Amino acid sequence: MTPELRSLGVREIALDNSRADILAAAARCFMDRGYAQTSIDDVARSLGATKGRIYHHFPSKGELFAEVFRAGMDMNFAAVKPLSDLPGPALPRWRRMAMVHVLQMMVTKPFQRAVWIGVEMHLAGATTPEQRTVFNELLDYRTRYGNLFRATLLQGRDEGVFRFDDLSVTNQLMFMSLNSPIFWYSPRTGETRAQTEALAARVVAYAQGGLVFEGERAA
Amino acid sequence: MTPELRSLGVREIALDNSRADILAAAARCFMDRGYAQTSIDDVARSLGATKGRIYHHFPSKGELFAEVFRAGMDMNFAAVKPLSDLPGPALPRWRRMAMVHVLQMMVTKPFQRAVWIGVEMHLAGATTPEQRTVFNELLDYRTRYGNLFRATLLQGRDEGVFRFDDLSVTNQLMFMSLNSPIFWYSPRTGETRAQTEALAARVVAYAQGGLVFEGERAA
DNA sequence: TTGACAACATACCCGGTAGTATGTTCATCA
DNA sequence: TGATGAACATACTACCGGGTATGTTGTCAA
Repeated sequence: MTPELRSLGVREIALDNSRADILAAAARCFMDRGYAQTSIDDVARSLGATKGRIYHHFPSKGELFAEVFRAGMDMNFAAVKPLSDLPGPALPRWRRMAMVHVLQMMVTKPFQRAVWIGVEMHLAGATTPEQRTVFNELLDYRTRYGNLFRATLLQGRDEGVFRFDDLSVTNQLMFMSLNSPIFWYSPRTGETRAQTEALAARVVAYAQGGLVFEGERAA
Repeated sequence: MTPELRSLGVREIALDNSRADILAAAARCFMDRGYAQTSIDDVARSLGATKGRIYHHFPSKGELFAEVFRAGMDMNFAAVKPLSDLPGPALPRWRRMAMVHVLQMMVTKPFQRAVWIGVEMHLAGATTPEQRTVFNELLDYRTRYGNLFRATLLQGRDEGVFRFDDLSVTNQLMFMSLNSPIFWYSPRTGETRAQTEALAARVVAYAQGGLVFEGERAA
């Protein structure tokens, strides 16, 4: 039996748990204070640990952030990709995709905020050209995710359920609506799953309204 | 004639121009790199100057940012407040307010991005309690601006042209749509005023669609 | 003409932070 | 059972950036 195929021992599981804990703590710090304002010591302190632990698992602050970004996008892809592959008319598929996406924004908010911060940082501090390459890869990842929705939007326009002229602008507007919970949503104490979903449904309904509205009639 | 009532001499005008130039340059830097990542030297360098010039006009980095924030909000208030005071049915007034607001987001984008960054920074670095006071005042300013729209939203619901249950959530969704150009809009080379307004109209139409949509029917 | 001050530039200090180098502990395995 | 290395903690360095202290130059007023 090769080492690669052997099942994970307690050692490996503990390692993965430690990594995952660091990622979650880092996501929360990045959400609270932004990238530049967050120090490695901040992340370590929020874990009751020190720098040594962080740098044992991640080579640099930039790489730690990149991993948080990837984790967030991985979760989005895992949730939405299966739905986007389904056949059938555009509108019900779009509604399911949008609903799952919004719920992701709410439930994994720290990671999604980190993704947002990453997109906003396009031309920021990445001094090293290799860091630049990593960053472009992350943005590509994000673009590919966006394309899942673009295809359904186009199909919906063909089917007459969506009305828009400029796909890029519409895509921006739609994502801005669907992503907005990462800025204003905060779970109520003792919030039930049904309440969370009701709120998400409101967001989806708003975005759908923007997509189907005839628009531009004079007031 | 008291000195206060005397008209401005060249000296005073030059002073104001210098301040305005610094504010514009700072807004652009804050937009490009965020607050923490922007150094005073960055702002100075973009003006072909040095720190001395900045600190001659502004006591600190935080105060410089606060002034950029205020300038952005001042422009918004000047543009929208007169419209919000007009009588009559909600929908046409909302459309005019929204249109002017969106155009503000596009034309004064660096300042509006700074306002956004400021809102996002609520619990960040403001160590001094007095800095805290300044910050709360800025957020109040922003809230008062938001209230201009809330009133019209409520009137519109009463008149049956808008449909929503939760005012806060709807307000967040609406502003997220109307503000979104600060993230994706960039003027085309040689863009005419008509083209700019056409784009703004698309944004307004999307937001209006979200406000009038019945929503929540099963797919 | 001169002195006073505004409007900067230059030179410097210092705290915070990314990254490193070096312990220390504990589990695992030969 | 002792050696080895993973998983950290501790101690340290280097640098960047906010803020200050001190020049320097041009303008205006008396």
